Amino acid sequence: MRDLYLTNTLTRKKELFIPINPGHVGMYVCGPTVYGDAHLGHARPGVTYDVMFRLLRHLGYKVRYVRNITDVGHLEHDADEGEDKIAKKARLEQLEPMEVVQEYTFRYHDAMRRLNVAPPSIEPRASGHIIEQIEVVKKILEAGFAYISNGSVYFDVEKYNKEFHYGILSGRSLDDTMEGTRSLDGQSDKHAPYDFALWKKAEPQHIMKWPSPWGDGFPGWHLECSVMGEKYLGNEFDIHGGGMDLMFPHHECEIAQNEAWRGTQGVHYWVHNNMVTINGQKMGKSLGNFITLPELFSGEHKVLTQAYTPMTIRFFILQAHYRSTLDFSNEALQAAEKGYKRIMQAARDLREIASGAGVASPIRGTEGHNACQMDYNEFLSDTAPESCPADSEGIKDIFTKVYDALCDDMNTPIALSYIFDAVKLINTEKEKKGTLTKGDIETLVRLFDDVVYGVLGLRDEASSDNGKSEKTISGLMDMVLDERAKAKAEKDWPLSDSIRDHLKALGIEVKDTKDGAEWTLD
RNA sequence: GGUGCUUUGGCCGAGUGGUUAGGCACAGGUCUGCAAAACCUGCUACAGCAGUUCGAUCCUGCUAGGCACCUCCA
Repeated sequence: MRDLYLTNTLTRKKELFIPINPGHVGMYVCGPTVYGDAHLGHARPGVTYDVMFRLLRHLGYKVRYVRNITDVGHLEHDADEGEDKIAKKARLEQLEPMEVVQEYTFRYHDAMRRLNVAPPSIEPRASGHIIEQIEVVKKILEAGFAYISNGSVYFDVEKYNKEFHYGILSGRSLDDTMEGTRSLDGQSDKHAPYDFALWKKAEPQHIMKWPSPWGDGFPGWHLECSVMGEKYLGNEFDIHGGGMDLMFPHHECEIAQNEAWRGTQGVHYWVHNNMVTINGQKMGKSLGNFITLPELFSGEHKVLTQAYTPMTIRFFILQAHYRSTLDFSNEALQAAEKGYKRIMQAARDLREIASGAGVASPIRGTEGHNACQMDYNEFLSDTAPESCPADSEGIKDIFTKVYDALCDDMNTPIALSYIFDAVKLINTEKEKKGTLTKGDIETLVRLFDDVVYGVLGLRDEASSDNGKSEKTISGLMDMVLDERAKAKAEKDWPLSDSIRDHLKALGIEVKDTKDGAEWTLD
């Protein structure tokens, strides 16, 4: 199996990935709080950890990928004053909280499906694990790292910090935290401002509440990930991912809870993706400067000059390293759109070349996609090959470099740069046949199948979702282009151009090549 | 105030102690009825200052700007 390196936030270094159980990977990623539409900022971890999931599987690991849905416990503003985000939305829209959860969970899934993000192995909800969370609160109390105050239970950070290091992940000391923590207005039930809630007492009018040994209430936000991670992945597991903004306090608190309750930090590799920015500023719900995914797909937002397809978004994200900030702009998205289309066109040409050369070319990604059914086989049919059948040194090199890049902390921009080298070779072969051997073509087909479609998860949006309508359209196109070819043969340029213009208006672009006319559907 | 990150060519965005990242845009060329695509060629940058070094965009220090976290946030 190839060596994989990942940047571990705990050490701030690239480390060789060694799983706890050989051949198996347990991976947990913080999912969305479902009180509004997913935005571009959610697409980033969605795609990033999807690529990680796909890459690990492609490298031959059996992966259990857990990504939660937060549907309770996530408060706004300060934990003492804030209102539960879901409950607030429900109050404003006069809905049952679970109606809010249902709607936005569905919409989140839909956006992820369009981005070709594979469903995780398990998608647990906080509200489905209240009993487990209560049990853990009890254990933390027993261990002496929490205290009860006015019906709520808080984690005793100072006490914990005497034995362990609170701040180990975010690289700060409790002194730093103390200095930076805003003083509260004195009404707090907490002993210290940096203590965080494990269980919150619910006011009588509160809808989302459950009975507990400390009275009716609801679990603290940080608790759910600790509890569900342990439940589905065990006492210790391999990878925990999430946005960099979750590093402190969310993930720091998870570590503290884990130590307090099960005597281990619980996670071996912490992986954090960076933020999407707009005009250099973080895109976020709290800042109100976000663009939702439905808006992006439809183009209906004041800062958008056009609509962008899901694959354009995916490619845009892939073109930057996951640990760098990624700045949104129409110009950058348009550049991504063109680059993406260029790769897809080459993929189609490669299929032609392969069938001409008698190379089997399943080339996935062109067939109809339906993530509603969990069709992992779409990207799991192969494990990463150790050798490639290419004859030309150039193609061998591309093949090697692509895998090297992916295994070097998931460097997708570098991998893509070598894919573009492959695109150039395919285009050259199309111009002048015979530059590639059969082995070369086989290697390229594999590269597109396994990497472009499989690991990077791109798919061809231009190809029809429906085999039958595709057949009909292609039959019609043959007919129309045949007529146009006749017009051209008679040098009837007005007619041939008019046909081309009409088709263009329908979103069909016609290109004349030496071998006759070609067309692509936008 | 504390902690950490960052500053790359017209734009996006990798990376490295000495050699062309890549994409998009732009200019010229080939091809073509025209167009598009493709291919070829050109555009060679690393905030500023000082230091280490045979040599720094890449190491060190300082200066300036930007960002993130410290409160909910992917």
